[in-house]
Amino acid sequence: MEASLVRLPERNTRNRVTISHVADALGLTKSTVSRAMNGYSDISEATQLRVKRMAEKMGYHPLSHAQAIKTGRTRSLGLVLQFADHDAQRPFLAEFLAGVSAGASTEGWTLTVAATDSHSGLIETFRAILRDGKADGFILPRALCNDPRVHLLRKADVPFVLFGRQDNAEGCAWFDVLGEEAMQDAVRHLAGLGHRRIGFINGGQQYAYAALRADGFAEGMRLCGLDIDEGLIAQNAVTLEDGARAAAKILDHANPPTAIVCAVDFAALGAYRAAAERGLSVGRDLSIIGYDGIPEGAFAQPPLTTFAVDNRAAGHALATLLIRRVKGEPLETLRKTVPATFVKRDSTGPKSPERSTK
Amino acid sequence: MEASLVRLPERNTRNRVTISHVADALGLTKSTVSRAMNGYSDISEATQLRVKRMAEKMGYHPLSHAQAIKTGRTRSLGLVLQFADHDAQRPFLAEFLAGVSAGASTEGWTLTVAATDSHSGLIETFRAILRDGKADGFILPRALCNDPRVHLLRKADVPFVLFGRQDNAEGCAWFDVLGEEAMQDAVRHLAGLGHRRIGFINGGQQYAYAALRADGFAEGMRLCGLDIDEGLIAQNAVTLEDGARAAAKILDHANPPTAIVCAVDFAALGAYRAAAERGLSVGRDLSIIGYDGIPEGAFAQPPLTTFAVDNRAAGHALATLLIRRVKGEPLETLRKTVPATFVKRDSTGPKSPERSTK
DNA sequence: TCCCTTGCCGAAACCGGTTTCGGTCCGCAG
DNA sequence: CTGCGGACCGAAACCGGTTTCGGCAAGGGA
Repeated sequence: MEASLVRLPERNTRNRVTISHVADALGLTKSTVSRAMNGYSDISEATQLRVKRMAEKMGYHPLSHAQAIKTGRTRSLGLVLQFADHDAQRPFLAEFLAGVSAGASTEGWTLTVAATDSHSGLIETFRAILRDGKADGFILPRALCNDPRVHLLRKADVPFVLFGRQDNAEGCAWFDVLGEEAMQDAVRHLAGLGHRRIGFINGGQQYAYAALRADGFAEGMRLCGLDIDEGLIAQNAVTLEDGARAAAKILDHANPPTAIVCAVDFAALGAYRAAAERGLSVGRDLSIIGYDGIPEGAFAQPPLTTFAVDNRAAGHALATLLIRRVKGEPLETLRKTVPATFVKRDSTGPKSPERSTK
Repeated sequence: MEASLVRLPERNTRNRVTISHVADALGLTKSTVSRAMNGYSDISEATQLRVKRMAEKMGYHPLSHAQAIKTGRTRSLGLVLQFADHDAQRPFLAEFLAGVSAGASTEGWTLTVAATDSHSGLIETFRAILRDGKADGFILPRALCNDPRVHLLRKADVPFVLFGRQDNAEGCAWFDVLGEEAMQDAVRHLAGLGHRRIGFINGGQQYAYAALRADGFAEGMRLCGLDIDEGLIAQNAVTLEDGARAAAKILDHANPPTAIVCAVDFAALGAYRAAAERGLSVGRDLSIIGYDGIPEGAFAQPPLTTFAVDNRAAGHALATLLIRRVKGEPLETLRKTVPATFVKRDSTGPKSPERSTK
């Protein structure tokens, strides 16, 4: 009769209001109350109202895991974090989490998060959560080009939403910020300041956003009638160090640019360093423009002109989208994009005439 | 018969291995299998082994929410984050979360997190999670002096563990880093370098750690036979700006110190700024020592001498402790402390003779 | 030999919901 | 007046576990 450990006290009988209590109070049966609460049409409007009022009054909240045993759903969103990535994820995380959790809780849902280091553990983590029914769907941050998580969930027929887009949109709902539009506007902004030789430092190519932002940059150049010099383009810069290296390469070009567009703020800050090492004053000799809106950008010298992304809003939107997805709304209505917001600070300025004579 | 939305497909019948399957395969009943899995002593050793083997072989994993309906427990840890706080929480968060989630998942538990902005929403969030039975216990990061969360959970008789200690230890399990020991060692380190006038910038007084670290500093001064000048002590510095202000006050003292101990790294970096504004070279004219081990410290000029806290390990430990707490282990065995690790870098150096003549 | 433990397991109730299947009442056409 | 189809709700099964209670057989003491 004894378990190996101490016998645990019952916790569920803690004077909880159950569906039976509500039913008794109204002289109805559990089944009627259940269907009324769930809005079934075979319960009259009048009864539905009566039931919902009484439930409210008595403080009845259906136990999600009691429902889950039959429905298989527990009203919780899954979020699997990967920490093997570069540090860029850190400032991002807090805001994002706040948004997701806020979005979930306003709908009465909760968030279960898991983290993995290893790349292999990733899929295993998803499987474990699904096996235990701990999440009804997943939010996938940082969409990759050919995302293994998408393959897994698509095959398992589990709802998910991406932060970022996906070429093969089958089964994909998403929320994304229009990085391509931002890159295009960045070029326009610089061209408007008189810059004609403009470099581009892209982010990690494994990410879905990289190709988009590259396209945006190219489109901007085309619209402004500017030529793209492949020597002024770098890839895969996601950290400050990456950015410094990439900018160094670009600035050491025989015919260097007077401005650089960066797909990632950290890379932009790295470009600051490369500029300093070459005696270039950012904002005067060299204009730099970033993307992300990390707090460090505002404190940099000079403050970084950038396109800010509201990660909290993104998290909120993703939570809402996923909930609607789990509820069965059609995919087409669950794809949203918003523009980044341009933040003009002091790292971009008119092309300096001295350097142009070079 | 129709729900308001689209009828959702059943998900639970997805060829899941249930306890009945295992029972049938062994010619036993559900109840026997259940008790065998849970290690009840009224099931023979032999049968327990048979059952567990078969469960393993068939891939049987009990559904936590099916268990929960009777036991009230779902094998999940709760974590409620507050974002109204200062930004200092950010670098902390990712590592901590990784640790908690790793600790939970190695035990087969999961983590449900929620976030609140408002101070009032905090308690409400706890209540909602408890009401829905979404967590069996809570991890409380950043213990406050008279923590309202502790009051709530103590009264509700819900298990919890603190990151930080608590004066009234009733019902409290915790994990903490010995900040007082670090402060004491900081003074010793500086005294060993010849410093005799040492300032102290403390962190937020609402936090439980503040008093401890202040004590540690005082004890260190006493042990080294140094006098404490109240004019060289400041409180409530948790951000860089706070630290700059506090350090300014201390450095503008008629008889300024040659070294400052900071209870928080951010404050230490603020002290850098104040020092620079007064033409003092950190590490030569003024020694500064911090606590936390934030990444920014390593990149500061000069790199910051500090006491590093392993937040990932802390998260891991807290998860493990909470699980044991929920399982019913006695409180006394669930209080752990570890020392911070001293990281000697370049912001501390021997007392410069020039300044001492002043 | 008989009775009483003790060890071990089965039968059935139970947890808090959802869902299937009827059954009653009513209005209305035949 | 009868038959019939909705509208609306109750009865009972069910979901996947846990727990209570009791039964049976083996073993030990009197």
